[in-house]
Amino acid sequence: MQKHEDFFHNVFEVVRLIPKGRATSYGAIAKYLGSARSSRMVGWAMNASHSQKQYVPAHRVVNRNGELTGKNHFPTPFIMEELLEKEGIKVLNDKIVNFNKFYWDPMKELEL
DNA sequence: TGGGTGACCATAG
DNA sequence: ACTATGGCCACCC
Repeated sequence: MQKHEDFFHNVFEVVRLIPKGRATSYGAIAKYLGSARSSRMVGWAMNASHSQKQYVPAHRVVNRNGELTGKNHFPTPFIMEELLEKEGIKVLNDKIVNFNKFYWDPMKELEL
Protein backbone atom coordinates (compact mmCIF):
# COMPACT_ATOMS: atom_id res chain seq x y z
CA MET A 1 0.00 0.00 0.00
CA GLN A 2 2.60 2.46 1.10
CA LYS A 3 5.42 0.96 -0.92
CA HIS A 4 4.08 1.60 -4.35
CA GLU A 5 2.96 5.07 -3.41
CA ASP A 6 6.59 6.02 -2.99
CA PHE A 7 7.35 4.62 -6.40
CA PHE A 8 4.42 6.49 -7.91
CA HIS A 9 5.58 9.69 -6.27
CA ASN A 10 9.05 9.32 -7.75
CA VAL A 11 7.59 8.67 -11.17
CA PHE A 12 5.40 11.75 -10.99
CA GLU A 13 8.37 13.82 -9.88
CA VAL A 14 10.47 12.79 -12.85
CA VAL A 15 7.60 13.32 -15.28
CA ARG A 16 7.11 16.82 -13.95
CA LEU A 17 10.77 17.54 -14.75
CA ILE A 18 10.29 16.80 -18.44
CA PRO A 19 10.68 20.14 -20.22
CA LYS A 20 7.94 21.42 -22.46
CA GLY A 21 8.43 20.23 -25.98
CA ARG A 22 10.36 17.13 -24.98
CA ALA A 23 9.32 13.53 -24.36
CA THR A 24 10.69 10.41 -22.71
CA SER A 25 9.82 6.75 -22.43
CA TYR A 26 8.43 4.51 -19.71
CA GLY A 27 11.56 2.41 -19.76
CA ALA A 28 13.85 5.42 -19.34
CA ILE A 29 11.99 6.47 -16.21
CA ALA A 30 12.01 2.94 -14.81
CA LYS A 31 15.73 2.71 -15.46
CA TYR A 32 16.37 6.06 -13.84
CA LEU A 33 14.46 4.98 -10.74
CA GLY A 34 16.61 1.91 -10.41
CA SER A 35 14.95 -0.58 -12.73
CA ALA A 36 14.11 -2.68 -9.71
CA ARG A 37 10.56 -2.25 -10.90
CA SER A 38 9.66 -2.76 -14.51
CA SER A 39 8.56 -0.15 -16.95
CA ARG A 40 5.07 -1.61 -16.76
CA MET A 41 4.80 -0.02 -13.34
CA VAL A 42 5.52 3.39 -14.82
CA GLY A 43 2.49 2.93 -17.02
CA TRP A 44 0.57 1.85 -13.98
CA ALA A 45 1.67 5.03 -12.26
CA MET A 46 0.50 7.11 -15.21
CA ASN A 47 -2.82 5.38 -14.84
CA ALA A 48 -3.05 6.93 -11.39
CA SER A 49 -1.66 10.30 -12.46
CA HIS A 50 -5.11 11.69 -13.20
CA SER A 51 -5.98 11.71 -9.51
CA GLN A 52 -2.86 13.63 -8.55
CA LYS A 53 -3.24 17.12 -7.22
CA GLN A 54 -0.12 18.32 -8.97
CA TYR A 55 -0.12 18.50 -12.73
CA VAL A 56 1.54 15.50 -14.32
CA PRO A 57 2.31 15.92 -18.05
CA ALA A 58 1.64 12.29 -18.87
CA HIS A 59 1.43 13.12 -22.56
CA ARG A 60 5.22 13.58 -22.59
CA VAL A 61 5.68 9.91 -21.73
CA VAL A 62 5.52 7.49 -24.64
CA ASN A 63 6.95 4.07 -25.36
CA ARG A 64 10.47 3.45 -26.60
CA ASN A 65 9.42 3.86 -30.25
CA GLY A 66 7.81 7.21 -29.63
CA GLU A 67 4.34 5.77 -30.07
CA LEU A 68 1.42 7.27 -28.17
CA THR A 69 0.37 3.99 -26.63
CA GLY A 70 -1.29 5.72 -23.70
CA LYS A 71 -3.62 7.92 -25.72
CA ASN A 72 -6.64 5.77 -24.91
CA HIS A 73 -6.24 6.50 -21.22
CA PHE A 74 -6.80 10.21 -21.59
CA PRO A 75 -10.28 11.73 -21.32
CA THR A 76 -10.44 11.52 -25.09
CA PRO A 77 -8.05 9.63 -27.40
CA PHE A 78 -6.89 12.75 -29.25
CA ILE A 79 -5.90 14.87 -26.23
CA MET A 80 -2.41 13.41 -26.00
CA GLU A 81 -1.59 14.17 -29.60
CA GLU A 82 -3.04 17.67 -29.34
CA LEU A 83 -0.95 18.51 -26.30
CA LEU A 84 2.23 17.32 -27.99
CA GLU A 85 1.51 19.20 -31.20
CA LYS A 86 0.86 22.29 -29.13
CA GLU A 87 4.36 21.97 -27.71
CA GLY A 88 5.91 21.67 -31.13
CA ILE A 89 6.15 17.89 -31.30
CA LYS A 90 4.77 16.49 -34.53
CA VAL A 91 2.75 13.33 -34.37
CA LEU A 92 1.95 11.12 -37.32
CA ASN A 93 -0.05 7.92 -37.04
CA ASP A 94 0.09 8.01 -33.24
CA LYS A 95 3.86 8.22 -33.44
CA ILE A 96 6.24 11.08 -32.69
CA VAL A 97 8.18 12.23 -35.75
CA ASN A 98 11.94 12.37 -35.12
CA PHE A 99 11.49 11.03 -31.62
CA ASN A 100 15.22 10.97 -30.87
CA LYS A 101 15.28 14.69 -31.56
CA PHE A 102 12.82 15.34 -28.74
CA TYR A 103 13.90 12.48 -26.54
CA TRP A 104 14.65 13.49 -22.99
CA ASP A 105 16.67 10.94 -21.06
CA PRO A 106 16.54 11.47 -17.27
CA MET A 107 19.77 9.50 -16.94
CA LYS A 108 21.61 12.09 -19.01
CA GLU A 109 19.60 15.25 -18.45
CA LEU A 110 19.43 14.87 -14.70
CA GLU A 111 23.03 13.66 -14.76
CA LEU A 112 23.24 11.26 -11.88
C1' DT B 1 -1.66 -20.29 -4.28
C1' DG B 2 -1.98 -19.30 -9.06
C1' DG B 3 -3.39 -17.45 -13.49
C1' DG B 4 -4.42 -13.41 -16.33
C1' DT B 5 -3.61 -8.73 -17.49
C1' DG B 6 -1.04 -4.47 -18.59
C1' DA B 7 0.04 3.43 -21.01
C1' DC B 8 6.78 -1.83 -21.39
C1' DC B 9 11.35 -3.63 -23.12
C1' DA B 10 15.01 -6.43 -25.35
C1' DT B 11 16.04 -9.86 -28.32
C1' DA B 12 15.43 -13.13 -32.06
C1' DG B 13 13.80 -14.68 -36.53
C1' DA C 1 7.61 -3.93 -41.04
C1' DC C 2 5.81 -8.11 -38.34
C1' DT C 3 5.25 -11.99 -34.55
C1' DA C 4 6.91 -14.63 -30.61
C1' DT C 5 9.30 -15.04 -25.98
C1' DG C 6 10.85 -14.10 -21.60
C1' DG C 7 11.40 -10.82 -18.06
C1' DC C 8 9.30 -7.48 -15.26
C1' DC C 9 5.92 -6.60 -10.87
C1' DA C 10 1.45 -4.66 -8.97
C1' DC C 11 -3.12 -5.73 -9.17
C1' DC C 12 -7.38 -8.46 -9.50
C1' DC C 13 -9.86 -12.23 -9.38
